[in-house]
Amino acid sequence: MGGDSEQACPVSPVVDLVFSRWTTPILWTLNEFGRQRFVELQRAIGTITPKVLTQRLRQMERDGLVVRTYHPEVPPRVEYEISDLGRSLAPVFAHLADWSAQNLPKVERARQEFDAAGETR
Amino acid sequence: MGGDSEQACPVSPVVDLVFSRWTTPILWTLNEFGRQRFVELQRAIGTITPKVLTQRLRQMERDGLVVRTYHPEVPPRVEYEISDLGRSLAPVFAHLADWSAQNLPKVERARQEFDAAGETR
DNA sequence: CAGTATCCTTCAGGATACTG
DNA sequence: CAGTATCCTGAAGGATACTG
Repeated sequence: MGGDSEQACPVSPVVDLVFSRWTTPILWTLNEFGRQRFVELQRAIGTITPKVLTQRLRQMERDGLVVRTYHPEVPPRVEYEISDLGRSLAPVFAHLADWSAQNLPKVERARQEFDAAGETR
Repeated sequence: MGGDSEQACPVSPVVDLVFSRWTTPILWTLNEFGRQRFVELQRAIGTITPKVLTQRLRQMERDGLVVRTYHPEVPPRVEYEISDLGRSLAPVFAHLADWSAQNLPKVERARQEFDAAGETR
């Protein structure tokens, strides 16, 4: 990550930060459904294992995108919420969702044409 | 890719498409500097090997993001350029670059604080 | 509940060499 | 020049089991 190549491209750093595996669904879930406990989050995401979820959450906490709150009770309760910094990504996500809605069908068509052209060989 | 989890998150599909490794610098280079030959592109990116560059370009051509033009000459000449669909991502990229400029410093500070807090244990 | 601790697999991506 | 063909490695991520 962060090779010389991406130095020139101003988008690459934020890609490493925000669009690495699992960060998008985690951020989106926290933004959409608010504060979540660990297990709630795990169930919301659906297929992520506790180990990997912990890794991502730690990284995102370190990056200041999520806030972890530990309640020393029995049984223990931990809550994760999106930070202001994380929330500042919401317009970016909305922009991407817009692009998606308008252009993903075009991508699908392009793929079909490409594959069809390949058949002819 | 494209597990059940990301189904709920409307951003995930476009992430797989646009923000997988190397696609960002490639798109950015083509958008910024216009039509490029294979070797020019390789040099512009800096560290990518021909094999991987070919893989990414094929994928992006299939997805309709770049256009490949083959000139049957000796020696052969191939040019890549960004498509209209690819160009439609420019505002998204600009948006990300803006976010980056405003918020990456905050991320850096968050990391330092997090690491400093860890030292205290 | 909220994680850790291990073990294991896979596969994207790099190194290198070769071709039409 | 514009790729292909192989070989290979590392590191992310999954499966599983265990703990305070």
